[in-house]
Formats: sequence, C-alpha cells, structure tokens
Amino acid sequence: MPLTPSPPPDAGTSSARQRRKEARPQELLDAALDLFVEKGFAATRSEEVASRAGVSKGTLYLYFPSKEELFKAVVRQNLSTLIAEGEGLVDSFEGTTADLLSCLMQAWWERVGHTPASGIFKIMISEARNFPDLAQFYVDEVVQPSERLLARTIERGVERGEFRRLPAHDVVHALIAPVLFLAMHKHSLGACGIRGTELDADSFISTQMQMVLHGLVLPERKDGDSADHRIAGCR
Amino acid sequence: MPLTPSPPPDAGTSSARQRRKEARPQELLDAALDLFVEKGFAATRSEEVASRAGVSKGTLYLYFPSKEELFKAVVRQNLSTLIAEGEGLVDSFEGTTADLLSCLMQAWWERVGHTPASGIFKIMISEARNFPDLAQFYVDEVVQPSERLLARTIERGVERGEFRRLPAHDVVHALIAPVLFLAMHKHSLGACGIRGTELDADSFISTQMQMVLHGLVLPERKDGDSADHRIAGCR
Amino acid sequence: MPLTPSPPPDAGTSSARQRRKEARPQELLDAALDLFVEKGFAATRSEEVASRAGVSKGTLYLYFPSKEELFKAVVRQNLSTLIAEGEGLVDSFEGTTADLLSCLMQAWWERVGHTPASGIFKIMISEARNFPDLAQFYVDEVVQPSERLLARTIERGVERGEFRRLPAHDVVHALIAPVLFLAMHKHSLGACGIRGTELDADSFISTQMQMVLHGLVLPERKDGDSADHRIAGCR
Amino acid sequence: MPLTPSPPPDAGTSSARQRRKEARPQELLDAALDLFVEKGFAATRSEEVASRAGVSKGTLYLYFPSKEELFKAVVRQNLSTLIAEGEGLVDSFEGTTADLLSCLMQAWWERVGHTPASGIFKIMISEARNFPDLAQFYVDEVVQPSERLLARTIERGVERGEFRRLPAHDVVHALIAPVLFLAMHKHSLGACGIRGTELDADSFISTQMQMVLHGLVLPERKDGDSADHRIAGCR
DNA sequence: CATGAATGAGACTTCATTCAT
DNA sequence: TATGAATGAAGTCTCATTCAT
Repeated sequence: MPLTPSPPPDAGTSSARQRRKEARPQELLDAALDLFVEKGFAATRSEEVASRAGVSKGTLYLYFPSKEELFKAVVRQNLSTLIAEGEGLVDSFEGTTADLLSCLMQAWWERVGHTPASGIFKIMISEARNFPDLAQFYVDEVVQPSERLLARTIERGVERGEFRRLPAHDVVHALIAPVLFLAMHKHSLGACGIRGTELDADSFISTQMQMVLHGLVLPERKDGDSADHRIAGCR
Repeated sequence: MPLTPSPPPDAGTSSARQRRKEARPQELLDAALDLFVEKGFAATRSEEVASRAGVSKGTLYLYFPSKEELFKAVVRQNLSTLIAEGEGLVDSFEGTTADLLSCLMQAWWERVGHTPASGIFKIMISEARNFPDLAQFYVDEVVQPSERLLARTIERGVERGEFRRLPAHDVVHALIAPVLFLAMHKHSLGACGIRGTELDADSFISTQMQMVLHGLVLPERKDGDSADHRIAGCR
Repeated sequence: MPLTPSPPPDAGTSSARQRRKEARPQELLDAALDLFVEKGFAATRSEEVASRAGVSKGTLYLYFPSKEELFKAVVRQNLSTLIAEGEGLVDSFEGTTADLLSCLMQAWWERVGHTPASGIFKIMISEARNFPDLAQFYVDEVVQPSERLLARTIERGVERGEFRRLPAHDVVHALIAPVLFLAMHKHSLGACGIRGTELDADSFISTQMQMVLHGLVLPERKDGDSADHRIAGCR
Repeated sequence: MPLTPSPPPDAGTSSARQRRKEARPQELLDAALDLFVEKGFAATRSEEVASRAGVSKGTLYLYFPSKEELFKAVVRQNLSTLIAEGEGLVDSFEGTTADLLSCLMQAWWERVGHTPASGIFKIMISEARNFPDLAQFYVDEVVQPSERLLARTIERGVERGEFRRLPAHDVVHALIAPVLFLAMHKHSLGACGIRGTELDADSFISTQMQMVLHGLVLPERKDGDSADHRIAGCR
C-alpha cells in the first residue's frame, strides 16, 4: 500500500490493492529467485521468501502449493521463456553461424548471465540429487531444450562448411562449460567476499574465446602434438 | 603398533580392537566424503555418516569434534595432499610445458576426477555462501594453492616460448572450467539417472582439447574474426 | 473452554485465538518459573516448559528465542518490577526507618517469599558459574539494585539517628542472609519431603528478629565479650 | 609415575606404583569435590573428574560404582568425619557455652568454610530436588547430625543460664544462615568475577555478630518496637 | 484473500556407563 | 588393575506446512 501512489478513488476496477494483489505472484517469484540463489533451495525458509515479498507466510501458500512448486515456477519464468525465444531466433536467423552463436551468447549473457537467473544453475547443481522431482523437471524444461538448440546451431555451422566437423554434443558442452563456470563462481565463492577469489568475467571470456577459436599452442609448434589430445600418459 | 610393548614376534601385532581404532578415522572420512558428495554438507546427517562407517553417532564425535571439522578433514585428506604433490612435480619437471600440463591433468583425472573426491567441488559450490568458515578454509587450502600451481605452469610455457602470451590467470580458469564442469555434472544431474543427461567425459575432453589447442573455426576463415572475440553485438 | 468456537456474537473485539495469543507469554513464564525453580535452569527441558503451558515445543520458541532469554524474562517479570516498586516506596516513605524496613520486608515476603519467585535465588546459586551470561544479567538486574535499595535504607536510619553506625553493606547482607536462607531451604531440601527438614518460617524469622534487635546473650553477661566478635580463638 | 621419585628397587612391599594406587581414591575424591563445587553435580562430567585425578574414565568406575556414590563418598569424607569430631568436643567441653559456640564456629570456618568443602552446601541446594537419593543421604548424614549438635549446644547455654530461652531450633538456623549465606555466595556469584559482587567475609561476620549480640536498633529507641518482631503490617 | 499461531519431526551434539583388551 | 573406544538416550532449536480467524 505505501509503495503505490494512491490512485484516484474512482479509478475504476483496479484499486491500489488490486494492482498490488495482481503483482503478488511476481513479487514472490522475484524474492524466491534471490533467496534460492543465495542460500540454495533447501536452506531457504519459506517465511523469508514471503517476508521479502512483503506478505505473510500463509499468503505464499495461497499462490504456490509448496516450496517445490514455487521453485518450478521460478525456473519457468526465468529460463523456459528465454529458451523459446532462442528457438525463434535460430529458426529465422540468416547470417553466419558464428554470428548466430554470438547472438545466442549475448542474449544469454544479458538475460541470464547478468541477472540473478544465472544462479539457477548453481541451485540445480546443489540440489539435484536431493530433490529428484526438481531434477527431472529441470532436465525436461531447461537442459534438453537448450542443448538441442545449441546442437542445432553447431550442426548448421558444420553443414554450411563454416565449422570443423566435431561432435556437436561435445562442442555444445565446451561452449556451455566456461559460461556455467562463471555463473557458478559468481554465486558461490565469488559471493563470499574472500580475497583471492575475484574473477574478471570479461577478461576470462575473451581469453576463452581466443583459445577456442585460435588455440593455445603457437602455430609453429602445432605439429608435435597434433596426434591425440586426450590426456596423454605422463611419460 | 607403536603403542604396544614388544608383542611376541609371531603374534598379530595389534588386537582386533586396536586395528579397528586405527582404521576408524579413515572409514569415517570415506563415509563422509561419499555422503557429503551425494547430499551436500548441510543435508548430510552426522548419524548417517557414522552408520555408513559402521559405528554409532557418538563414535563419530570421538574422532571429529563437529561436522565442519569432519568436512575439513575430508578436504585435507583428498585434495591438500594432492596439491602438495603437484607442486613437487612442477618444481622438478624437465619436459615441454604442454607435457607438464598433460601430466598435471592426468594426475588430476586419476586421483580426483575419477574418484569421489571430484564431488568436493560440487559441495563447495553449494555450501560456500551458507558456511563462510568452510568457504574460507577451502579457498586457503585448495583454490589458491591449485591456481598458483597452474599459473606457474602457464607462465613457464610462455617464458620458454611454448605458449601464446595470454593472461595466465584467465588461461588457468579456462583450463579448469571444463574439468569442473564435468565434475559438477557427474555429481549432480549426471547422478540422477535421468535420460538425456548422459555425458561422455573422454569424448568431451578430447573435443575440448582440440578446440583449445587448434581452435574451433577453420583456418581459412580465421582472419575475419581475429579482431575481438568478446561477445559481439547481435547486429 | 477457550478453544471452543462461536463466541457470543456481541462479544468483545478479540477472538478466542487472540485471547490465547495474548495470554501465551504469561502462561509460558509461569510454567517456566515453576520448572526452573523445581529443577534448575539446566535441568529444565524446554519441551517440558511448553507442555506445562499447554503448547508444543515450537510454540515456546515463537515467544522466546532461547532458554536463556526465557529465563531472563522470568527474572524481569518476577523481580525487576518489584525492585522498581521498592525504590518508589523508599523515596516517598515518611515514617521511621524501622517501619520502612518492615514495609520492605513485608512486601518481599508477600510478593516474593511466599510465591514461586523466591526460587529464583536458588536457581542463581546453582547456575551462576555455569551460565556467566545469566549471572551477569542477574547481578545487573537484581543483586545490585536491591542491595543499593537496602543500603540506602540503612543509611537513612543511621543519618536520622535511628540505627547504630554499622557498615551499611554488611548490615544489608545480614538482613538478606536469613531471608535467602529460608528461600533456599524451601526450594531445595524443604521441598523434598524428607522428615526432619521442616522449618517454621514465621518462628524462625521472629527468633531471628529478636536476636538481631536484642542480642542473643543475656545482658548481665554482655560486657565480657564486647571487645571483638570476630571468631575467637578456641582457647 | 613421573610424579614420584623412583624408589629404591628393593624398597620392599610398596613400589611407587603401589603408593600411587593407594592414593587413587583420595585423588579422585579431591578432584570430584573441586569439580562438583565448581559446576554442580549434574553438570560435572565423570571423565573430567578422572582426568583431573590423572586417571582414565574407566578407573573412576573401579573405585566408585556411579557418580552418585562418588558424591556420597565426597560428603562422607569432608563433612561426616568433622561432625563426629564436633560431637566429641561438645561432650567434653567445660568452658562457657559462648566459648563452645566460638570453638565450633572456628572449627567450621577452618575446616569447612575456608576449604572447598564449603561448596557442598551449594551443591545440595542445587541438586536436592533432582536427586532425591542424594538429598536423603545428605539429610541423614549431615543436616540432622549437625543441627542436633548445635541445638544441644544452645540448650546447654539456656540450661546453664547463659542464653535467653529462645527456641533452640530457630537459633540454630539463625546461626547457620549467615554462614551458609557466605558459603553460598563464595561458590556462586562470588566466583564469577563480576564487579559489584565482592563480599568481605570477616567484616560481614563481625557486623553480624554485633547485630546478634547487641541488636541493630539503638537502646533509646528500643521501646517502640519491642512488642512483636514478626513482620509488621506496612501501615 | 490474508494472516500468523501452532505443530512436531528432525538435526547436531553431549555424556554416564560398559566392556574388550 | 587400568584403559579408552563405543554406545544411545536425551536435550536445544528449526522450519514446512496447516488452519482458525
């Protein structure tokens, strides 16, 4: 109530209370995302979610039947919709595949990486084995759709002669790994304020990209180790 | 053994009870590692650790004064010692830096990646923010020593003219990222038995290595995108 | 009775639930006082306090954040308020100091000595060294204020030429000692129902008063021992 | 072993070990007294008693079948013997009763008041209701014998025309109260090191004695309040 | 719709006592 | 005798969820 300017008394159907009421689920989802990311799913108390959203414990349960359902709603709102958008982009994109990949990356970065939503990965890592229902939901709703999306993109690059013919699935993971690594770090050790754990994301991504596109080893020395890059025997 | 006064030379030197006592800490540490990895630190009940080690709740506390100290002991036993060994290797290694890197990787893979110890990373991701003492301990005991170790190795490669001159810190993270990604996956979604989450580690690492050493983009197209590999604008 | 729904429609503004809620802290404090006095602080289980107040374990913690805080609240409610009243009395009293002392004594007797609150002294005796926080709290909240109050009263008597000029501090303790002795006894051995431990408080206090006011030794023999009443050598 | 000088190998029947062994129960009793006084009966861990006596937990149970029996032994050793001595003194004393009382007091002060044994009263206050067996034992072994002893002494004084004819039982308690008050204080608040709780025992006892022998109120004002020294109505 | 009082299972940790050695 | 490893009941406090108002 004190947060919204008093509407004209005859404003019609939607009073301040009404508007507030309609915003409730969103406020709860936002509070839940923040807290789940900060503390994890199990360690987040429902009462704290409610109070951060400015409502009482009971009210939370009017909108979401349990903490698990609340979590699923958070995931749907923050990731599922984004993936659907990505699919639209891939379907209609017309430039080079490298540009498409850049677009996807950038979108991810802006809409997930730089937002609290990036913490969802950390949550799933932590809780998957303790909450199999959530794990299944997350795989169906996030992991498989997004991996399919990236794999299609890589295959497009290969088919168009733009990319080396590497196993699409592995390339997808190689693309995802550093990004998740950053997200993971940001929401765990990186958030603890411990000296020596700072990590410059832009610099890291830039270096990573150079390595992925050009390789770490200098050209003139390339021949020697071209045979097999599985982990070699130590001697 | 050293505690019993000269037993008859042909007798078993230590009684059954004695043998049990000496084995206890190890059994408890093993049980603890398994359970911490499976459920996380907070969700693991100390009683369960004890019972998996075949003792009662109280016995655990004879050997470790608290769950936190138990966890620290697990980390020390499984990672700290390994890092110390790695330092010895780097100090005395005489081959190419690429080979040294391979050696370190392989050691990690055999002694950590393929053992339950790889789950410690997952645990820290999950619990760092909820247990600041553990986070600090882990940074001091694991993160900083191992990053220093790798950074020294990269710098060795640069100094000897073997590697491109990239920021050592970022290269370290780029090397760590895929490996942690695999460890993470293996102990979270990968352990849930959900279809569609399988991940072939060897294949992934092989692809990753080819990308890191040779780049993803085909040579003839390399020139075009050499300028800046930060995330490019979408259009 | 208080749990039955449908109060008369014209009933007061507060529901049965509301009434319960407001009465809870008091019910808990009463239960806590009884149990703390009976068993001591450490030996009283919080669950037992709750169940004696007719609520569950968790409910206790809705009102008091810990057993220590519960105890402090018990002390504040039963003693601190009383001491404040005593200060008012001393400030405004106009009769003889002996009468003032009688008044204070009587008030103590009615409001503390004859109520379970008298058991608080026993508790503190028992627990002071094991719970330094409680000890400090008790000294600040009870010991010092009440000793100051009595000392002021004694000094008033001396200044008005009513009392001998004895060290106020020691007189205070001499006044307190028999009273605490009684309280102590009543809540320890006296409450065990052991034959031979009965103690008639009124008779004891009466005798004590006569001894204090007239002396134990008969007048004609008084001279001999007037020199020093510290403990005399045995021969 | 390291505490005793190695005896000559042919020293005869009692080796160092032997002497040590015979001292065990005494060392355990001393350690137990100290700890019981400091922490109370319930809060004292048997292991701590053992370790302070320089033996292992198990050894304690070789000498005393339970913590309760250990406590009884402590009481017997520290108080029962003393009371027996007191009885001998009273039986054979030939001086004035005031001197006899002084002697008893002094003995108490030297052998109990100034030793850790004075803490036993505090223990019993605290634990009587939680350990009825101990309470019964203490009443039989300490309370009744010592009260009988003092009552006999007071009666001796009355019969010989030395003391006013007051109820012996109450006089006994009046004598005991300040002494127990001091003992109590010394082992509870007085041992907490809190400022404002210091108490000068000698000064207190001296003042107490003067009050008891001469009365608090000045002679010239005595008349007014001679009627009844029970607690008077406040107005 | 909204509240928040109430519940009770469950977690960590302690400690008297036993008993194999 | 002496040891000390082992036990398991018990105690404090937390929190998801319910439901009367």
